[in-house]
Parts: sequence; C-alpha cells; structure tokens
Amino acid sequence: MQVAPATLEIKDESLSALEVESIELFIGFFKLIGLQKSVGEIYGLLFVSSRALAMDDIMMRLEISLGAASQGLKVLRSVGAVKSVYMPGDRRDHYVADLELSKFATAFINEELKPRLDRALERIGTMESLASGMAPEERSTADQRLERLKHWLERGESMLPWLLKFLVK
Amino acid sequence: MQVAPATLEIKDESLSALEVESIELFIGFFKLIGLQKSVGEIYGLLFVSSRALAMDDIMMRLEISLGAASQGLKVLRSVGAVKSVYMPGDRRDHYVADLELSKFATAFINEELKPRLDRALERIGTMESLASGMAPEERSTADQRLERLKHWLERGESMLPWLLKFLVK
DNA sequence: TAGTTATTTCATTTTTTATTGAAGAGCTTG
DNA sequence: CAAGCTCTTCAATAAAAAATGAAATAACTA
Repeated sequence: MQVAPATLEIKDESLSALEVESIELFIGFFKLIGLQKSVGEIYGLLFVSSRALAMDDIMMRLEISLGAASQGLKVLRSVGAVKSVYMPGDRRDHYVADLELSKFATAFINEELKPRLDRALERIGTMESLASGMAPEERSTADQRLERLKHWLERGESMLPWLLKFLVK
Repeated sequence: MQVAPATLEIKDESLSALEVESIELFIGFFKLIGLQKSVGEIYGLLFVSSRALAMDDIMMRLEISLGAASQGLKVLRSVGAVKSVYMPGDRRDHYVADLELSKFATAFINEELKPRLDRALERIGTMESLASGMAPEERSTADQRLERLKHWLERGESMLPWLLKFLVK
C-alpha cells in the first residue's frame, strides 16, 4: 500500500524531447541578441506547439512564474515574435509564435545596433572637438584615429539597410 | 600649516574628457558583442593614448584591479585588439590598441555567431528525427516550421562570408 | 641562482541582471 | 454591480556575471 508523499507533486505534462530542443535552440539564439532565458523558453515552446497556448499553460509547462511569463510575452509581443489568437469560449489570451524569424534580427538591428552606431558617431563629434584643443603631437594621433573609427562606423551603418533587406526578403 | 589628511589619496592623473568619451564609446560597443565593461574601458583608454601603456598605468588610470586589468588584456590580446610593444629599459609589457577595428566584428562572427548557427542547425537535425515519430497532424506542423527555420538559418549562414569580406575590406 | 619585479590565476566578494509572487488593476459575465 | 478570472506591475529575492586581491607562477637581473 502506497503512502502519500510528503510534498505533493503537481502533475503537469512534462516537456517532450522536441520541445526541449526547440527551447534550448531559442534560448541560445535569443541570448545572442540580448534577450533573457525566459523569453527564449517561451518562444521555443510556442515554436513547436501546434496549438495556441494561454499564459498559464506556458507557466505550467515551463515551470516559470506568473511574472516571468507575463513579462516574457510582453517582450515577445513588442518585437512581433508572438501574436494572440481568439479562442471561442475562453477568456484567456492564447498565443502562437510568429514564424517570421527575420523580425528578431530586424528588431535587433533597429533597436540595438543602429542606435548604438548613431550614438557612437555623436561621440566622435564630441571627441573631435576635444582633440582640437590638444597639443599638436597628441592631437595628430587622436585625429587620425578618430577619422579611422568614424570611417569604419559609417561603413557599418551604410551596410545596415542592405542587411535588413537581405534578412527580410 | 597643513595637517596631513586622515586617508592619503594617491594622486593618479585623472582621465581627460577625451579619454572618458572614448572609454564610454567602447564600453557600449564591446558590450554589444558580449565583452565586459573592463575590456571596453581598457581598449577605450588605449585607443586615444599616444603612447603605449603598461598594465599598472592602466590599473591606476582606470582604477580597476590587477585581476581585471590582467584578464581584460588577455581578452583583448586574444581577439588581436591590442598588441604589446617593446620599451627599452622597462621590463613591463606595454600595450597599444590595434586600430584594425574590423577584428572585433570578425572575432564576434567567427567565435560567437557562426558556432551558434552551426549548433542550431545540428539541433534542427535532431528535431527532424524527433518529429518523424509524431502523430501526422502534429508532425506536419513541426516539419513545416523546422523547414522554415532551417531555411532561414542557412540563409543567415550563407551571408557570413560576405559580411566578413565587407567588414575587412 | 637569489632576489626582485611583473603577471596570471582563482576563491571570495561585489555588482548586475533576472525571477518570483503578492498586491492590485482591468475585464467579463451572471 | 459584485464576484470571479486574467493579467500586469514591482518590491523583494535569487541567480548569474564581473571585479577584487592574495597567493602562485613566471620572467628578468644583478
């Protein structure tokens, strides 16, 4: 005869091998563009799910907290990686993965890379002014390096539109 | 008459405005490719320095620890961002910034991006096998999405050589 | 080669970042 | 319009990442 365990384990369906692979893949991928683990987990789960999942499905399957699920979905919605679909007879929002993978790269480029390049070019402007008031010897070193850095950053920036077009096509 | 202060402040030259701008610029830039603050600080300082600096110059100017300086320089050497130059009459290593900025991007692509894409493509292989044992309905969803993901990753991978060429040129 | 200086390593501490879950706001519906 | 659900927020907590500095190692020099 069985004795009830000291702590009752809630029985949620555990993750399939396929789901685990998908989750790990997207955790790694998203971390690369600066998104946290829980965001990758959620997208990975949705990516291989053939039906839309509600927030508490996600919480239970991934064993993450309410807050993490809510915030993770918020991030995913904000980059268009996830959309909610209507489920008749259920008040909860249900989410499916948007399969347009290029959105992540696009969001990363527009929201991280581009602003950072712009900010760097601004700084170079400031630095050029500062260098102009230096002693000749040090000034020439600074000017030369700033010129080089600026050139490289402008080159990088000029590549972004091309890159975006390539990714989206 | 002057009274000696309770704590004696060591007088290291503080950073110039130009140095601060450079440091902030490279902290931001390096963080983007996953390198830590101290690495960006060191490179930023060396970038605008007209003379080679020893490790303890770097420690003192940036007010960072021995360990951070040593490890930061190690990282910078490993990606070729810094090289040491010989200084007659001084046993210490002296470092200058390598101005070939493309090295950072190249290191990032080859050491972070490429391996991660390769790993993701491997995982897709695994996932395809796993999907092949599923019920027809779910299988078709999985197959379709995996195909799409694979296609996109291969496309991304195919772009890397071009990207490298563009950056290095 | 003994002594000194320079550098690396790594266990500990600090700082930063991510997660948790309780409080509460907003909806829905009976 | 009250009683549930669902979802968001955010202060507290936990986890992860980075910095510190003492000890070990390596490199030079006299």
